[in-house]
Amino acid sequence: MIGDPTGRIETRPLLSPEEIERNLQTYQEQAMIGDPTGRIETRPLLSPEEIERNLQTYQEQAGKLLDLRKTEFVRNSSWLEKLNLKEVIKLTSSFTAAQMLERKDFRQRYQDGLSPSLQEFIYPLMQGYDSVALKSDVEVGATEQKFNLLAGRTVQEAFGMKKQVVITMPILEGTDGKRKMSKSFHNYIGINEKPEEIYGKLMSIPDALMEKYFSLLTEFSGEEISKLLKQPFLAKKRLASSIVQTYCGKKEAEKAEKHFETIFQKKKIPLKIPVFRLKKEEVKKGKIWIIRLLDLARLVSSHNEARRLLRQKAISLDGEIITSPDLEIKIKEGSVIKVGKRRFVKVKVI
RNA sequence: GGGUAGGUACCGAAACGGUUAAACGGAGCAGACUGUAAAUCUGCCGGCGAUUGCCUUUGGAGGUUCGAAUCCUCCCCUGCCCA
Repeated sequence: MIGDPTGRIETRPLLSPEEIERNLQTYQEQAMIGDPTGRIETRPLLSPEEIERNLQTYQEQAGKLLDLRKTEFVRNSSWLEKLNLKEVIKLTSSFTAAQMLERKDFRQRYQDGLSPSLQEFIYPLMQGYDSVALKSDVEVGATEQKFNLLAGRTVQEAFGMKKQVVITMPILEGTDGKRKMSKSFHNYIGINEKPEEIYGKLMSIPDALMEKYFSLLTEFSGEEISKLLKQPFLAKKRLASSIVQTYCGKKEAEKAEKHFETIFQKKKIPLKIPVFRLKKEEVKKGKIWIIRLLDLARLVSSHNEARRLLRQKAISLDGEIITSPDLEIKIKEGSVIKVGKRRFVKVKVI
């Protein structure tokens, strides 16, 4: 199996081909994971160190789903770099220009008068060659990768190999419900985020997306899903907890659910609140300027933002809404500051 | 290399030489309503210990001007067209 560490993967979108990969593993198949982001545009070149670092985070995250003992990570540079001109020619001759233009986004841009660069044509070829080098039997990817996945078959054939099986799966929309889940769209749920975060983000997806999430990310049957969907709120909670369970375990899922219920349903203060250590020197006569405090606790990115939030009644101290930007607040050990609906900090003077 | 159109805040996109920290839309944030959903409404959306004040911004560097995102020069970058 290969990942794509050039993609600067810090956080893997929730569920991707790994899910299928996990199932394949059960059958001891050798499979390959292609670039799931489907970016064709030129990527910034990364240093080998960066790639290794990305690979490592990738492994950690993949490990949440895959049995790493049965998983081998390989670097396609180890064969792509050795390609000589003869082989490159052979690769390129396995495709005609017309075939390349069959790819929807190429064709689209071509028609729009924006011709794809030749470099972009190389990409599917290289990915196809990966399949040759790996002698892959199965390659999994999102539907947007279909062309590249199929290119693997073509290339394998050109190299006299048995053609791989290709499995595609639908693209998962992100939390905005519109665009595909992607880090660059800020609509993703990271597989390695805190359980409460994952749970919370899942609760915030549009209802219309629930069914897809259920079918792609959980193992509920179609029948169970449609039954669940009759009660949207409960269904969503079920969805959230079952996904958190998959990635973080049962205990965490329960905690996350409780956390959610406490904060949003009961509107109470959560049990676990991050502690902000306030230096003694900052406190004068037991008091500190509210904006200074918010700033120090990094609850705001600027004093202006603090003022804004104050004006908008978004900040409270121990349950009392504060609006005055000039307030010198009396600081007590264990005071809880709340910003917006979901950001809490407990103050500890040190 | 030649021609041409451009480079404005997170993104898209406006802006007679003054009333422009810069319209508008999207994203985002906050509040109301709620199921942290959708829809809707309201406000905010450069910085500053700041009631009408100051500072830094419209690719970069200079210049003209009382005054420039807006005019001039040079440079850098990008798209398209031609070779």
